[in-house]
Amino acid sequence: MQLSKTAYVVLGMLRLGRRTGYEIKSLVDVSTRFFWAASYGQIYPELKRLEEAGLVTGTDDDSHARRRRAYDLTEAGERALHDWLTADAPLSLELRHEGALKLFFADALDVDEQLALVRRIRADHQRSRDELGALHPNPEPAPDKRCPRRVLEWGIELNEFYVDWCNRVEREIEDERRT
Amino acid sequence: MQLSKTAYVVLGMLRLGRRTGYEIKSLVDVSTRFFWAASYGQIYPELKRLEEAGLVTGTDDDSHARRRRAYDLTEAGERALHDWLTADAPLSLELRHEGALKLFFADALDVDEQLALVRRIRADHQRSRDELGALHPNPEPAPDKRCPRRVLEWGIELNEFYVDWCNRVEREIEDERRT
DNA sequence: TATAGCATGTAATTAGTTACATGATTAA
DNA sequence: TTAATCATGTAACTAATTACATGCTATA
Repeated sequence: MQLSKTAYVVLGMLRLGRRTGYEIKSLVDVSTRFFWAASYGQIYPELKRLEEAGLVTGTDDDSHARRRRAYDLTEAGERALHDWLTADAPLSLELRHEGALKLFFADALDVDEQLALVRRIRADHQRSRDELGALHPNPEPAPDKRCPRRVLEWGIELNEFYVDWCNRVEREIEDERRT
Repeated sequence: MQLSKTAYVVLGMLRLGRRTGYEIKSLVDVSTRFFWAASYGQIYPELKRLEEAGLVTGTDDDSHARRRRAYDLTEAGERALHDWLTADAPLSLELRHEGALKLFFADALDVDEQLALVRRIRADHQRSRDELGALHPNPEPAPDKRCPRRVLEWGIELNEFYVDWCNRVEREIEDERRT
């Protein structure tokens, strides 16, 4: 039985402690979303599947006022997570960047339109960068909890790279006009 | 009638000249694939739809030995492409980076496993970088054909950023061991 | 003569989003 | 009392991949 990548998002989030589907989704939205998004339509059915497979256990949790079903990682689940993390299968990588796509075809545009496009792309990445920056935790995390922050910093720097690249392209296009 | 993003890949490729579905796919595989992939299962049905919508015209081409159906962009198609390129709808952006996802959960790994992971991610991006580098055209393209090359350079630098980032993380993890 | 490349297409499957439906609790 | 947040789920839809089926032509 092979799991989807999104199943590992669920397992990974549960490794941090008991969580409801709702909590997992909230966590995803402020962390992995930038390199691995997931919707309720994936998370709830996935929790059901993982429970059937014995990788998580659900408990009807009455300690809270609202009805909720919280999940824990089982030992088999922990093993499955670790196996995936250390597997040597090729790492999937997919990007769908509409801005880059438009820029690719931008020879169909005049210089002003090209400039408008590259500025829009830059603004988007600037916004992403700021969003991620706002999530950055001030207190240095414990040594055994450094990884999420590390990847957050990657996201910040990645968007800074994009912004920087847009700046350079903007200048290039402006120079072209004078040619 | 609103078109999918992949429809614009087809329109954009046809703007460069008459092409068959097979040729479009070949072009995609050496260019947009890195930020917008497309398979035969998308391209052939998309060509049919675009023809019905009057944005492209297909011609049974007998100038070649093999049977083939080549497509041209119509004026309506050219307009649709231009409208999309200059539209102010939000630019979609999606990334699914399994390496980053694993790194996010890598607190579950010991130091050696973490190092192995970050090295695999780096190797993948190094390979991507080299692949893209091999595609880089030596001769300076004509002024009205600069955009594809510009985006190719973006892909190269993006992968160089990833490699560089992996190097820094590798050093960080190595430093941690001595702590 | 066999293999690589040209060429077209579909069916089945998987993945994922969006919209909808429901309802409780808490804080303003 | 009302809006925000917590909470769970499903149905319909869209997008995209993969595998399969077919068959021709050029070249080694």
